[in-house]
This record gives sequence, structure tokens and C-alpha cells, in this order.
Amino acid sequence: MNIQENIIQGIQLAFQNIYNHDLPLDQIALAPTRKEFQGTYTFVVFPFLKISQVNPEATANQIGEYLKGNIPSVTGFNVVKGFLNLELNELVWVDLFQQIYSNPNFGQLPANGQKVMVEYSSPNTNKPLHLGHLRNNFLGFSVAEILKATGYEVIKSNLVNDRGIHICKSMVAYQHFGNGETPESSGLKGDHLAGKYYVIFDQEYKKQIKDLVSKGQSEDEAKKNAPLMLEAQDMLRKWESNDEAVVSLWRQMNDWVYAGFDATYKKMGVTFDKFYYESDTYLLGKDIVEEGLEKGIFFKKENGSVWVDLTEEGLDEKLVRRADGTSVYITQDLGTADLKYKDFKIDKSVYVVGNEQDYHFEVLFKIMRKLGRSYGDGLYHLSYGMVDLPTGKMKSREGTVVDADDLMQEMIETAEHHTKELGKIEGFSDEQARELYEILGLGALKFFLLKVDPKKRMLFNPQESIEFQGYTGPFIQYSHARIAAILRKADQIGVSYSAPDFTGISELTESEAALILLLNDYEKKIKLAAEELSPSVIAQYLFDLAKEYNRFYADVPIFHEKDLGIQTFRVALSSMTAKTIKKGMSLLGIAVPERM
RNA sequence: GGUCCGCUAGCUCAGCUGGAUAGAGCAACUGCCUUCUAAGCAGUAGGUCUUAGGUUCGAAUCCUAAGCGGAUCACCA
Repeated sequence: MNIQENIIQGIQLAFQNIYNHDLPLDQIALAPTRKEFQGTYTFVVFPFLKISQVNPEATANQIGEYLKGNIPSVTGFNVVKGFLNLELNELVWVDLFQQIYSNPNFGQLPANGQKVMVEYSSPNTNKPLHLGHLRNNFLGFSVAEILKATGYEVIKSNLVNDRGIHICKSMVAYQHFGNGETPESSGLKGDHLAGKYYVIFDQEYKKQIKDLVSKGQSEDEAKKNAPLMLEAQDMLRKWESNDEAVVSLWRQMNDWVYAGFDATYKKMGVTFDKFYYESDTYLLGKDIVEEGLEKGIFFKKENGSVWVDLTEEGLDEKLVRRADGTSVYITQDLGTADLKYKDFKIDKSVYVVGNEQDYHFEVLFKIMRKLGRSYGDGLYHLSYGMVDLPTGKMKSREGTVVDADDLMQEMIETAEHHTKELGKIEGFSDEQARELYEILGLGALKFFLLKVDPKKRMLFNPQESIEFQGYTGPFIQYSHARIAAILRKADQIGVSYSAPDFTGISELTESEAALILLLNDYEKKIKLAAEELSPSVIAQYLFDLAKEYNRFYADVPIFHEKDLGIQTFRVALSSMTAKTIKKGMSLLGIAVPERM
């Protein structure tokens, strides 16, 4: 039984009994009472004055009296203007906590029988991952975990962009300037090695353009005619015709890159259940073009190109096949969507892709719905904003990026620095200390990137390094470590809190009641985060929870409390908070330490 | 130009489905470590919620317009 629902039903009955009016349940809303006022929940009566036919104060008083008389958990109320503040019996909170505490599945909603695929990461294999990818990966992983917690079966997938002109650029540059360099010979991670040649390509390409321009070509001509570009295009054609030498170089460089990515993913703590490769999928979707033509959803223009008309939906006409019969980007995405369904029979599909592709996905989804795909209504684009630097946009080609590996390493070092400065590594082995720095450094980074609403673009200033105080990962991790210390002490002095009986607790302090109220909100927040595909909801919640616990910790004694029942209750409350923090942080992909 | 997104404290952000005196963190200032971890707690200060209209008992929130910033609109991916 839920207290809020109970009160809402009571309000419905109040309207029936006092005003002889049937008020639907979904029109009754309770809000948490603001801190300045007495009470727990507030019912706003303004919208119902036409029903009550009396002034706001009188309406609130009448309803308040009814609730006080008929709902046992409501012990009192006060009225401020049109706001009816309800005061609840503290035993209700103790009872509620008892239920939460004894529920082994708290925080994991029952299976809903639905399958969802979350596609994220989706890197290009011509360069290492950077800060933008970190936001993508952390978001994707976290959203997948959140969906699991709300009862979905989740498949995490990664569509690797391993072919195309950009890959050929790295390959061409490597052929010219590589001198047989390998990750082993250079000591470079494979993805960084490939990225190095991508940058070299761009530099040399620019030189060639400049050269051609000085010889009288226009900028545009020069861009087309630069020998390196011609070579890259030629290489792409050879790759597509399965040229042995090109394919073998492609394999070799991709293998290096994959080895590099594996290491980076491991450090990030993200995982995938299924990899798709564009080299396998780039020809998919041709049958869908035929299908669309047959169904009359697509149409042919005079030159033979195939289009879809989305003007009725407020979009433009969109090309789905070129006049020469070759595919465009969206064609393969149509095919891949079907492939995913064929592979897993998914009900929903979430694409974690930057907001510069908003239009692309809008078009893609509209087409799939027009084609009548069963999963059409379950397609979501989790569109996130770019991560900008103070110097502007990051560009891999120009080497102005914050590299993912470097940044993670820096964060770990910063964590080490802070920890040593605070003198908190006494009693840690080297191994344990290293583990702690990693937990803290990555925790700070992940929290920093996840606490903001995904759809907003965000600024990353490397000079002002990521904080370890306030609204941060380490703040929450610290709260967990604090509680862990409490629980160790409880075990040590023999407080048994695993299956306690709280019936003796008759009074709660403010911070105890507030903590229970917050703990009770956890599942509601998970649902909200899943609905909005927004880990920031969880981040915000965990911060509030940790903050409230720290308040409790400062206000209320635990082991100095003489009454053993109350002492046990407080230990249990601490334990439940720690469990919730740990679970919640794991939904963000963040580990919590036992000591720090 | 069309479409979409954003604009809230010096900075970074909550505040969505309209409710009370607009909230956090950082930075600044003041207290609190002989009591369970001070990466903490309590407090001070900081606001014309971009602007102008509208809707109503009530608007940061909904509607319209304008301003500023960004993205996107390829027979590129």
C-alpha cells in the first residue's frame, strides 16, 4: 500500500461525501510540502473551488477535516491560503521503511516482458575515442542499466563504422608515411596509431591543396584533384571490389584499432552484447527500397533515383537510392534496423547519437513507421548535445581533441593527488590505493558527464578540472564510504540490523523522516529516468540522498544513542541508504568504495 | 531562408505534466574536527528566470512574436 495513493483516494472520497462530486483520481495531485511549512504532502485546492462553492480556506479546511477523521495516517493538517498541508503519523514512515528494508528486490522493478536494444558508442575506426565519445558511452551504458532496472530485457549494441573514405585516408597516409610502424614498434596504442595517420593525411592533403592553388587551381578544384584524395577514393573503390592488398591492410589497421578500443572500453567500464560492423551492413536496405516502391511509399524520379515524400509530415523529400542504383547513408540504416529486429525480436530500440543527426533519425523513424514495422513506435533517438571546449568545437582531423584515454588517466591522477593531500591512504596497500584512485577519478568524470540533461550541450574546461566537492561523484562516493565505516563498526560491536523489528520506534527526527521519504522515491526516479532516457534524474536523486544522509549524520548520533532499538533503526537506515547509493551509482556505471 | 534545440545567481546546472518567498554546486565570506570519516555540516551574500505581449485565481513553466547562440536542411557519412 502506497501512502500517497491512500491519501489521494481519501481526497476522492472527501469530494464525494462533502460536495457530492465524483472526482477522477488522475485529477488529484499531491506535492511534497515545502520545507518552510508544516506537513509532508500538500494538496492545492484552487482548481476545485467551483466544485466546493466556498472560498479556498474553507475548502481546504473541509477536506482536511475529512481526511483527519477518515484516513488513519493523516494526523493533522494546516491551511495556508489554498494550500492544504497534511501532517502524517510518524508510524507510517517507520512502517514504510520496514517494507522497503525487508524487500530484497527494492530498486529492481519486475520484468515487463519487453526487449529493448540500446545502440551506443558506434566509433569510427580511423581515430581514437575522445571526450564526445565518453559522453556517448557513459550515456548509453547508463541508459541500458536504467532500462534493465525498470524491467526491460536489454541488448547493448555497437555499430562500428569500419569502412568508408575516412578509413581510407588513414590507410593512404600510413602507406606513404608509415614506414611499417606497428603498435609494438612505436609503443602507441593501435587506435592512436591509426589516428596519427589520419591527422598526417589531413596535414599533407592541405599542403597539396595549397600547392595546387599556387599553381592556379581554384580551392574547390584543388580539393578534388589533390593526389592524396584521389588515392583515398581509389582505395575505397578497391576495398569495395575486394582488392586483396587493400583489404589486408584494412584488416591489419582495424585489428590494431580494435585492440586499442578494447582497452579504452575496459577502462570506461562499458560493455556490449552485440557488435555490428558497417563493412557487413553497408549494402543492406536495398530490398527495403524495393519494398517501399511496391507499397507506393517511395517513388522514382525521372533519372531513376528513389525518394520518399515526407512533406505531409512537415519534412522534405528524402533520397533513399541514387540514380546510379547505389545506396545512401539512410538506406543502410533502414536495413540495419530490420536486421536488429530479425536478430533479437526487439520491441524498442534506442539510438544514442549526437544531436547533429536529429533530422536523420526523424526521417529514418518516419519511414519505418510508414513501412508498418512492428517496432516502429518503439524507436527512440537519444539525442545528446556536443561537448565543447573553451576553444570551440573539437576536431579530430586537426588534433584539437581531448583524448579519452588521456582524460581518464588525468582524472585518476587527480584523484590520487586529492587523496594524498587529504592524507586518506593510511592502511591502504598499493593495489588498494590504485583501485581507489581509479574508482574516484572515473566516478568524478562519469558523474560530471551524466549529471547534465543529455540533450543540452555542455562545456568542458580542462583548466578548471573536474571537481571533487559538492555536486560530484566523489561526494556521493564519500557518503557511501562513511556509511560503510558505520556498518563496519556496527558489525564489530555486534549490532544486529539484518532483520530488525522497528515497532518500538514511535518518534522520528526530521532528517530520519526525510531520508525515508527519499528512499521511498527511488523506484519512482528510476521510472522517470527510463521514461526520459535521462541518467541525470538518477544523478540528481543520488546527490539529494547523499546530502540528506550527511545531514542526518551530522544531526543524529548513532552509536552514542542509548536506546538500542533506535540505534539499530539508525544503523538500518544507514545500511539502506548505502545500498540505494550503491545501486543507483551502478546505474550510472559508477563504483563506490568501502573506504576513502 | 525552412525546421529543430537552447537562453534561470559571477560560473556550471535543477526546476518538464502551471501553485506558496525561483533551488543546488562552484567561486566569496562566517562558524563547526577531545563524540560514528571535515571529499562533510550549518549559515551570509548573490535573481527584472533574454525581451514584449497573451491565456488565468496563479506563469520560469502554456501560447504568440522578437533577440541572441547552436544544429540541421547534399545523388556526403
